[in-house]
Amino acid sequence: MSDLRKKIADKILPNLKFSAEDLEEKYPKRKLKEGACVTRIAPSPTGFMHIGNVFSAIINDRIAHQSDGVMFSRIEDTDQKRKVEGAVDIIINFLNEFKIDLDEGEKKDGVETGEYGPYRQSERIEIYQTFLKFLLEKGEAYPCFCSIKDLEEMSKKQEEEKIRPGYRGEWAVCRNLEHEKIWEMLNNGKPYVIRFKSEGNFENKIPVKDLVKGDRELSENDLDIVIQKSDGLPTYHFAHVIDDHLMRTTHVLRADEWFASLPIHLQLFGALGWQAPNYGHISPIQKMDGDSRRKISKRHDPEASVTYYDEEGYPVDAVIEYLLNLANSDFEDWRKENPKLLNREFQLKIERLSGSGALFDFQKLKDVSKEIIAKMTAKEVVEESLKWARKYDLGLAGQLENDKKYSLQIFDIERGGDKSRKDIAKWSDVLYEIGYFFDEIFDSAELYFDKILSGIDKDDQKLIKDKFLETYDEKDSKDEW
RNA sequence: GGCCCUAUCGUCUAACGGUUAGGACACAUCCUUCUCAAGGAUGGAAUCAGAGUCCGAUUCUCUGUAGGGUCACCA
Repeated sequence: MSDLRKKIADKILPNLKFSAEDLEEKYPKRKLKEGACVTRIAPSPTGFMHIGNVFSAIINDRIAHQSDGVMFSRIEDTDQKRKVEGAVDIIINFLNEFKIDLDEGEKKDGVETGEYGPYRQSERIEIYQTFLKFLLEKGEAYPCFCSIKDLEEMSKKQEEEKIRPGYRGEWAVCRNLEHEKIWEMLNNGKPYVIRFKSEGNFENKIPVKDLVKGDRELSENDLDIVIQKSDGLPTYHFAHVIDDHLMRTTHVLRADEWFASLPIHLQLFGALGWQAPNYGHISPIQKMDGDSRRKISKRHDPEASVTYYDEEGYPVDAVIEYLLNLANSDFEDWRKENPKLLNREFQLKIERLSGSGALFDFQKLKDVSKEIIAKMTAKEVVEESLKWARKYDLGLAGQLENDKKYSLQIFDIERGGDKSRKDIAKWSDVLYEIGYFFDEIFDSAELYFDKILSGIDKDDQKLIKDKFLETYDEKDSKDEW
């Protein structure tokens, strides 16, 4: 009987290069000082960087480095359908732009640093297979030949009978297949996935420790979850457990949506005989939608994408400091006391993260941004706004470049000291704020009326404009004016 | 629907079981002012509801309500 089980495991995964022991040895426990945290960010290359990814990256970065630990990135590219060409570069660029201090992982041009790689899941298949075979041999995993259609029918039936849905217990038809039957189907080339054989009982509560939420209880997992898909790639759950074990992650700080699957992960760590890392689940950033709030979503909200902040021209540090403040609200007090320190010096505390999702507040972002820009020198402001304008507003860029000395003087007005002017929150404001210094822009700038008289309807705007022009004389002295 | 999480000014939040419930943003008023800003001063503004424990509850317990998350061969 168990001979056949071994034969099946060999059939499914022949010729493996390593044993589990090899891998344990290849990726030894890290030699770090007591209390050092190893954290990671694990983005999927979908071509889209969510502001929540940046939030999470900043938190992971700070927690690792303020404890003299290590932070790495791992590309989670096991979903072939969502994979987008060039997406890894997009991720790397944004991590760089937001000054995320990566010690290990993929850097520019596909080059990796670090001893715990490869750092792309698609290149770690053999590692996953090693442990998959281990579970298969132990009888804690099994091939499942159910088709998508079979599964749909099952959940439909479960719904009709008002039973908690899922591939579980007696519903898990493949879990008790005769070995002979499995052998036969395998030889017939029938497609299959590998499932984990769960011994969990949903009625049992297990205590979980969450660095953000505190001590909580969750139900044991009783679902036979898929750990390897029919394309041979692992699912998130399986890859996470193996990767974070072998990469010796000590603190998994990830999005809140994973909290519910914690029992699955704990169960897998147990089955593999490993100690689970510490977990902390970060609540999503939300926004107001009508009179209810919801997670900022990439489909509906432009501000979900990090590119939005670049387009609008928010300085990177403004976004970072805003997010830091969202993470730990005492950041702003610290900032007030330490106006000159780098925000990296701030000691972030995971337990001070909010347990519920925070609403993204643009007003506050703008304020943070104004403070940051007010602290810049005129030279920096010219450079930064020019950098933005070259990308998004060539007309403005031309004017700024035309007479750099003049530009410098404009931005030098009332700049510096405690009462430095705070009129610019983002580089796209520059046009409105200083456009009138440039005749070419000003003359053609109908947009000023829209801006200054916003909230007033078009007809009234015209009326005000006409009345003004009636009495306006360019030659008036300032007193007459 | 099951399970889980969360609940303090409009927003982000602070408060060993004992505070006139604090701060920041936003808002309002006033001052300053050749414009726009900036700055200064002042102000309004909150413990979801109901029970219980306690001398005392924003804090602990229960119930309700509301919002969020999750229930894939996606991560």
